[in-house]
Amino acid sequence: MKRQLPVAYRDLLRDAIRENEISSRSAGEGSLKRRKKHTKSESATDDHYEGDNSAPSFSNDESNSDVVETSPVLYIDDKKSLNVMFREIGREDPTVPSGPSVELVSGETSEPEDDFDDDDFEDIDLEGFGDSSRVEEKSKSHPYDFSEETDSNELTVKLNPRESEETVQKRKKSAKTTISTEERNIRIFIHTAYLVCMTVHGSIRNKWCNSPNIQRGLRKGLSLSIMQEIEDYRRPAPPNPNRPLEVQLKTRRFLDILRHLMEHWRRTFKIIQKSHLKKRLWSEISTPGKCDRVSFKKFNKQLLKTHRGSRDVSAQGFVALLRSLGFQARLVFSLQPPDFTITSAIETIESKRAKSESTSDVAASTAKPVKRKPLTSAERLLESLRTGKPITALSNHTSENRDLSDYPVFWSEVWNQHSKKWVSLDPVVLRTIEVISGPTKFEPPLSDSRNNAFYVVGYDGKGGVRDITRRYTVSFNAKTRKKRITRTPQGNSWWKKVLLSVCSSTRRFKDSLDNLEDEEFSKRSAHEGMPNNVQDFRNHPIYVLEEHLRANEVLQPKISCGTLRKKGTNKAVPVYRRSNLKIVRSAKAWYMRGRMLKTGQRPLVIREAPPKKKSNRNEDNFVLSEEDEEDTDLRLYSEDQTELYVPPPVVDCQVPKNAYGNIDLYTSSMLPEGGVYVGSKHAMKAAKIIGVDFAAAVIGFDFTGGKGGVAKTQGIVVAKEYAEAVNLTVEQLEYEEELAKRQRAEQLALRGWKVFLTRLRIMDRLNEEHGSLEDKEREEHKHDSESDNELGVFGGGFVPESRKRPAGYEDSVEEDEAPYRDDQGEDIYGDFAETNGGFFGGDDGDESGQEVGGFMENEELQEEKPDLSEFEVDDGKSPDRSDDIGGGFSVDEVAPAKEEPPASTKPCSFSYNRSLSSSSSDYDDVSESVSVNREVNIIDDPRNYTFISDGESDSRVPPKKHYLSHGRSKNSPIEISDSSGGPVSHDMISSGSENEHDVEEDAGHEEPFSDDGYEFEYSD
DNA sequence: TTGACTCAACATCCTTTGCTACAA
DNA sequence: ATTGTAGCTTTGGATGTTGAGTCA
Repeated sequence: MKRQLPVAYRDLLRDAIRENEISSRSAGEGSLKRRKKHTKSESATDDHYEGDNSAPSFSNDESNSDVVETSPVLYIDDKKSLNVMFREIGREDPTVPSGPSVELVSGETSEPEDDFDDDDFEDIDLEGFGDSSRVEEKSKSHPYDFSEETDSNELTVKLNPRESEETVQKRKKSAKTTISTEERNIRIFIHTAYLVCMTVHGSIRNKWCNSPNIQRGLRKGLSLSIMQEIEDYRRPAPPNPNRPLEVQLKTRRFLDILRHLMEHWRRTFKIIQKSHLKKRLWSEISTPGKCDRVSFKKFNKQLLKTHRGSRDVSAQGFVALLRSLGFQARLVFSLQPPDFTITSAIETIESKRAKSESTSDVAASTAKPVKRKPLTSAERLLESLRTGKPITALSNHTSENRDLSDYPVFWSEVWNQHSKKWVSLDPVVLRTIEVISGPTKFEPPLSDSRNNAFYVVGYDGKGGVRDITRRYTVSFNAKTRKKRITRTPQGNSWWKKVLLSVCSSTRRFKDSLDNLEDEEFSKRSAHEGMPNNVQDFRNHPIYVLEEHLRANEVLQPKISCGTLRKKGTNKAVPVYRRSNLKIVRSAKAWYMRGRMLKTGQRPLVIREAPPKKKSNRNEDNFVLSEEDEEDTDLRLYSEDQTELYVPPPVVDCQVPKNAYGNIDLYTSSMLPEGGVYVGSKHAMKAAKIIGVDFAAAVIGFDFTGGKGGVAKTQGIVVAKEYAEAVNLTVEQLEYEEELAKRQRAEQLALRGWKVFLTRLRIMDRLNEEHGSLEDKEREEHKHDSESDNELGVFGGGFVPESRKRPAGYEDSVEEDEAPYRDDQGEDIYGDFAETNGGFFGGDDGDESGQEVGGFMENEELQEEKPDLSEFEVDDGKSPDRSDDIGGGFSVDEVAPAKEEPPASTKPCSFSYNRSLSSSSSDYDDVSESVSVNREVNIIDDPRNYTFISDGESDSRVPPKKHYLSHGRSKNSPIEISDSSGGPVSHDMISSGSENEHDVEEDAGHEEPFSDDGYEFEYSD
């Protein structure tokens, strides 16, 4: 059964996929095609995104197409790489159904609940609980939900019914607290999908901000005084010997302009209380968000005509305004993906905590703009005096958008060329200008459940995209880093690639501003200092505590760089630099990494070795135990105590081998001098054929066997001198294999045709002998166009007309005296006329027995027809592939026919056995067979092939040897039998009996074939 | 109120060189 | 009698991570 995508994620995924479809429509078909391919090629992990019944219909609704029409050119140059990125995120990453390469949803993608109560906290509360209840409802109605006994929405599947009640209780308890690995992976996937979507979303909005039309319109709205101020500022100052003062002066004027612009913006652009982007809890992912989709047209209208919009649009418009005045302005976007580090299963706890935290923690935090309790008028007055903000604005602010009054998601940065610093501006939410050096107003507290500065991305006017989170976080190393996907190396490189692929082609490389910014960031990192609690030292990139050392880590030199005073205990703990941390391994472990101990090294750590689990391989190991005891210590060394392993070179074309006759090749550096690695699977065979010395390369160990490790070999090492010869031989072997593969495919195709033709002929014959039947049948088929089509499919291109006789067919039929008699001369098909006719009328073990009669009635049978395309992609791993499909001819030589064939041809009869016992367990083992004595001419082909010619068509069949080699497998019913008393295969026997059985019990019988027959043939 | 600590439950890492039966 | 290979089975103990609960 396919795993289902939990209800909670379907909506987001659907959105992502829909976006992708939109993108593919607007940006060409490439990604659609890729998606298909991807889906097909992905492993089982992909399944839960493709749940059959859960698969929503991703039809493009009208509103979307509207967006598409007005959407601007995309920034993404390399959408393919995004697809790849998703896979590269790491093995824990569930593969992605499609690269969400484009995001066109506006930022306003949150819930429809706009009119909340006055109390902020209740709002969140209601939202959380309301949503979770909705999730419950959904999950209960879900067809694959097993959690009926439990009242929460987790999925519980009892695997072992014999489990004791206690364990079940324990399981339940634990299942309630943490999510499964699968769900964790899904969360990571959604997190990354969100990042991609939102990064692209930001780049689209950034591009919109560059629109000359919008910029012109916004500039027009500026007052004359501001324009004059800017002009003054721009006017080149007279040369001043006191330069530092000039910088300060310019900076002051620059900031003044910014302040005035902000005031202007606040006056002119009204924030309508539409929802804006915010972080969503996992329980809310399923909430069908009522999206206020903003097209470019709408964006244009909001900024230039109505001057009303969400605060996100407002911030974007402000960036456009700054750019219109020639400032280097960045659109800053703080992405709000759901937190993938949350692994708690019960979201209500989280939301509860979030609620409580937002009351207390936020208020206690250093950052100022917080959700507050309603202030009294006196307090408000005091507040306004303190902050210098007018009372009206404040009261407006708090009363109107209490829900929104936390932290911005979009804001702007302007480059101050005098002080060489970025100035952060938010005229919308925070209404602040800040040159950030320490803690910042822009960073929400970590406990904020709706907004976190985990991914802050800056989009500049030239299309450059940079991660500037470092500027807006105080404890990046200690806290923020751990919340980002970049906490792992794979995640880090993935995120870099995402950003790079969103960059415009001109901004792929760093410019001088970027370098200055990097310097600023590294300084800020250095100023962050040590964490003040134990938890933050965990996985800290700079500092480490001794108690957090892993088993194979050691501090050397052990010099502390400070102390941590643990809270509560008042104990000072030494803190070390992570750069002093060394990884230690045993000599063997180093060897596995291609390194050898330097001489005279003493172990950094001596540890008691773990008890050998398989020391009792033999009873007589008892003797060795003393030795073992001596050797219980595990000596561990650091990397700088080792050197690169130099294997013994190849001498006289003899490859050095280890005790097992192999050569260890765990790394490429372990290849001996004078040796060449040939990795082909045919390499060993090739070396044997040409008789040169070689050693199989051991590249690792396989532990799946359950008996410790088993060496995994792949390829060989040969002397340099023989490499070319071996490679040539390998090429030849590969060619031969390819050839054989093709031949097999061809052979199967021909078999299919043979059967088809035979059936046609038999049908025609029967129709001729029992004309009434034909009419009846045709009438049936008239109403059954489907089976006609299938006939065509099976025939490899025959249109239904093929039921008519092919040209020249009649003649050949008339030549045959008694073609449908078996060796005993019994007319085995005689009864078919009365039982509606046809060989394959039985329902192939499906036991429905309804479709008795007719040649092509059986649908299952036709599904199992040899499919030529399948052989195109045959990986060659299964040389007995044909046996999986089943079927083959038994070519019986018979007495010469009336007419003497040409010298090189031999007339024979052939018998066809077909087995449907495919490896697929979906079908019961099914066998069918036809024994047809039919005169054909076997022409010996000079290329060692045999042509079977029967008048109308020639079929090329490989020589008997070939058949026999394929008949090896148990499952293969193919065997050669001479009619002159040669061995008769089981299949022949069984096929005969089956046919008799058919004849006797065919009409409407539920079991057209005897079970005994199957067992006889296929029982293992 | 926060953070240190413990416990429980998983998840993940590290392990590091067949055996037997059967067909050709 | 010899040789080649398909099929077997899917470790398991130590270490690491996380959340819940308790306490100072």
